[in-house]
Amino acid sequence: MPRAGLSPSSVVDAALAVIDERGAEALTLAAVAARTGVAAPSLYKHVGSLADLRVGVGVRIMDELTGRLGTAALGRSGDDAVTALMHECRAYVMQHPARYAAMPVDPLHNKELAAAGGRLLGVFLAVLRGYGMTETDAVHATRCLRAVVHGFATIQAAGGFGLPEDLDETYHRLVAMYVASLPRPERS
Amino acid sequence: MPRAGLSPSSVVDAALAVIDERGAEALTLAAVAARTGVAAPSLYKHVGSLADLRVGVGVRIMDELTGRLGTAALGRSGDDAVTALMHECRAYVMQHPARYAAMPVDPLHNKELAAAGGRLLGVFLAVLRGYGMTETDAVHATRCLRAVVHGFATIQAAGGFGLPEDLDETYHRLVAMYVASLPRPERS
DNA sequence: ACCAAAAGGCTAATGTCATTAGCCATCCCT
DNA sequence: AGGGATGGCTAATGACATTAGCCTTTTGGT
Repeated sequence: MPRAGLSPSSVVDAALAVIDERGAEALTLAAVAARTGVAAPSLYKHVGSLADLRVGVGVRIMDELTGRLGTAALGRSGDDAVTALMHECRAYVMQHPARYAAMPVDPLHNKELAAAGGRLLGVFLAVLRGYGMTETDAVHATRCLRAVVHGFATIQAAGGFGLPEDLDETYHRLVAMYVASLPRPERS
Repeated sequence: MPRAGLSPSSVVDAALAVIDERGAEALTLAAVAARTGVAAPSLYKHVGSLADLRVGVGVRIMDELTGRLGTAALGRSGDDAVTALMHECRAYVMQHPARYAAMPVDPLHNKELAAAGGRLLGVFLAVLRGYGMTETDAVHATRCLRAVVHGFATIQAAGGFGLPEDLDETYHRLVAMYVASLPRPERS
């Protein structure tokens, strides 16, 4: 009975692989167990439950996205930064559609997910801060941004749009619409 | 062994009741069977499978929404009509959050769902037609509208926003942002 | 090096669910 | 009355999550 060398983190790795290969709904302890070469109950030594694993996966995905967004926004500000963030979001979704679909929509119901969501939100808030909005306006602007990006991403990740050829154009218009709704950024 | 008087439609009714009471994830043949006072396998006399039932539920929900939107848009045109549609969408989601969550995001993968989706889309297209856009522009505008409404609705239905008190305000801003992105409607 | 305990695997068992097969009662039409 | 369609039922199967209890490997302290 040699050890498989698993850890909570490597189980999440395997879960992500399952999601990437077979879709978000295919995430099952049995599938992860098969992929890690272990019996299903053994996974309970590393994760509390399937729901738990989903949380871990969600955190991992959100943090991955947060990292990419941070990089994308580096050295930019104002409309430029907002545009970069929105396009990076879409790039992520196109690259990992199943991961995006696996992201929980209700991160607030779990402490770890809420924390990861907060980190993600932080990137957006940091960029919007440059517009010199009031706190209230920034909250509304962030929510709108989230709705726009999430709506488009969800529909696209699920293959909910028909003609896929000019989706880029649609997204550009969506980004332009959002950017146009922001106040002109403060000039230094 | 008295008859229960079920029909495909009444099974969908029961499914909607389950969804309303216990959430979209709680839709299970066992739950529907319990609610209709019938053994689970008996449901197969009326629906082909759980996936089938989900399709029926999705169609019902989309058509219900389509009906409400049609009514909301009656006698209106241009920005007024778009605003009314968007607010009616949100009103529906607030009234039946679980139903909205039960709506499939990928209606294209099924003929019946695609048809219902087409009917829903028709209402939006009809309203946008008044703006005298090219066909291409109308497609982009519809997609953007869908992304905006769906994004907000999804997040709200899942309880994904924090402070719920000024969500109305956020949505108003979102609607205003969208309306502002449309060309000025043609005057008669 | 030793040894106890912690850690990580395993098999067996349970419960929930969808789904299929095969049986029987009820209903409707003639 | 009677025969087929219709709609229920029970029993069985198979996927899955989860729990319990066992056994081996690893590891930390001496």
